[in-house]
Amino acid sequence: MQNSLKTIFPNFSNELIATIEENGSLQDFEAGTILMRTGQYIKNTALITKGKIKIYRQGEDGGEFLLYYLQPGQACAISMICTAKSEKSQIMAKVVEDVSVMMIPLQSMDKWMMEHRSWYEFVIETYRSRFEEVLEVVDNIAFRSMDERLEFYLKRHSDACGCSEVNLSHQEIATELNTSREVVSRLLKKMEQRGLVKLNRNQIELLK
Amino acid sequence: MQNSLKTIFPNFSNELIATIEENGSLQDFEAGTILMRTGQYIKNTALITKGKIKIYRQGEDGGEFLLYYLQPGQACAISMICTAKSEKSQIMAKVVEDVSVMMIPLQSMDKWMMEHRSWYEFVIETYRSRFEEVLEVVDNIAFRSMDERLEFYLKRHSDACGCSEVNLSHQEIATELNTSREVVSRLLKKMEQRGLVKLNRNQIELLK
DNA sequence: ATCCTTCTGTGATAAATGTTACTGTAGGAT
DNA sequence: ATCCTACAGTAACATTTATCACAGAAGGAT
Repeated sequence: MQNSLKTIFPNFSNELIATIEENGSLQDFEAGTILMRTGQYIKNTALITKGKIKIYRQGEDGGEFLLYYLQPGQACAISMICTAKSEKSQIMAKVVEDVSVMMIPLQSMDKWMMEHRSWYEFVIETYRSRFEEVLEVVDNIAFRSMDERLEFYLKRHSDACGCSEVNLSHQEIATELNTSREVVSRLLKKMEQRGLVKLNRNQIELLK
Repeated sequence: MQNSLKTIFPNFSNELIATIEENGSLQDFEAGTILMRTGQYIKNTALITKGKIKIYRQGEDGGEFLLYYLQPGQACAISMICTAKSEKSQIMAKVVEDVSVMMIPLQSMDKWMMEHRSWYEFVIETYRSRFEEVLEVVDNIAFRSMDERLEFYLKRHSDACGCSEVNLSHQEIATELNTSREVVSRLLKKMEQRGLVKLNRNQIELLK
C-alpha cells in the first residue's frame, strides 16, 4: 500500500505518505456515483489513486457542463479550496470509472500545508493546473464554435481513457457540451465524412 | 503608509504589513497600461491598493474576453499561481482606472506562506474567490444567451465602479463579450425599450 | 420471433447571432 | 463654420445553433 501511494504521488515525501496513511481513509466508489453535488458542504479533500472522475458545472436548468477529468495522482482543487473555508461546493463530481480515493479530513489538509513541503507544493500545483484547465474551457466556449468544441471534447476523452474509442451516446455528449443531441449527431456525421471518425452505435472511433 | 496598507488589507498581521513594506515596491500605473500580457513570464505578485484592473483571456484571433475585475484589497491569483512555478501568464491585465500596486517579488511570496499565517490565508482566499469568479464566467457563456450576458456585464461594471453609468462605447463592450458591435447595439436598444437602461453617446445609464 | 426501448439520422423550420452595408449624428479639430 | 472621425442605429442577409417531427436500426427482454 505504502508502495502504491508513493508510486501514484511520487513527489510526496515518505513522512507525508506515512501521515496520509495514518489520517486518510481509502474508499472505493463505483462508476456512476455522484461524489459531490452542487451546494453540498465539503468535509474532505479527495486524492484519486485509481479510476476516473468528471467534474461538472451545473446550470439552474439542470445542464451538466463538463469542466475536466480527475485521474490518479490528482486531487480535487475545488474541494481543497472550499475545504479551507468549509464552503459549499460549486461543482458536481461524478465517477466515470470505478475509483479509489484517499479521503483527507479538512483539518489535516490545512495542517499539512505548514508541516510538509511536498504537500504544500502539491496543493499549489493542483490549484495552478485546475485553474488553467478551467481557463481552457473558457477559451473553448468563448472563442470556438460547436464543431471545434466537439473535436476538443472527443480528443480530451480519448486522452483521458488512453484509447481511441469514445463509448458514449450522442445524447450524453450533447449534455456535457450543453447543446442538443441532433446538433451532435449532425456534426459527428460531418466529421465522419471528413474521415476524422467512424460512427458505431454507442461508440465513436477516432481515426486521426 | 503603514496605516493605509492595514486599512486596505485589514486581515494582514502587523508583522506581515511591515515585511511587505520592506520587501515590496509600490508602483503607479495609468489607465490603459497593459500590466501583463499573455505569454509573458511573471516575476511578481501584485497587491492592488488603489484603482481598478480588468483581467482578460485572449483568443488567438485577438479577442479580449473579460474574466473579472481586480480592486483594492485584492491580488492577482494567476500571478500567484504562476509565480510559484515561474510560469508564463495565461491572461492579460489592463489598468482601467489609475492604480497603485504593491509588487511582491517571487521569492517573498513563497517564503511568507510558511512565515505568516495571515498571508497564507489571504493567498488561499484569493485562489478560492478567483476560481469562483471564473466558474461564474463559465456559467454565463455556457448556459446563458447574449442578452443575459450583456445584462450581467453591465451589472458587474456598475458594481465595480459603484455608479450606475457605464462610460463605454458599444464596440468596447462587444469586444469584451467577444461579439459584434451591432449585436450589442441591438440588444441595448431592446433593453432601452424594456425600460432597463437609457442610452447616450458613450454612456449607458442603468435604471434598475 | 416479437415487442420495446434506446440510439441514430435527417428534413423542415425557428431563433439567435454574425456580417455587410449604409445612414445619420455628436463632438472635436481646424 | 467646415471637416473629420468615432459612435450609434438599422435593414438585409448569412450562418450557426436549437427545436420539432418523424423514421429506421440495433439490441435486449420475453
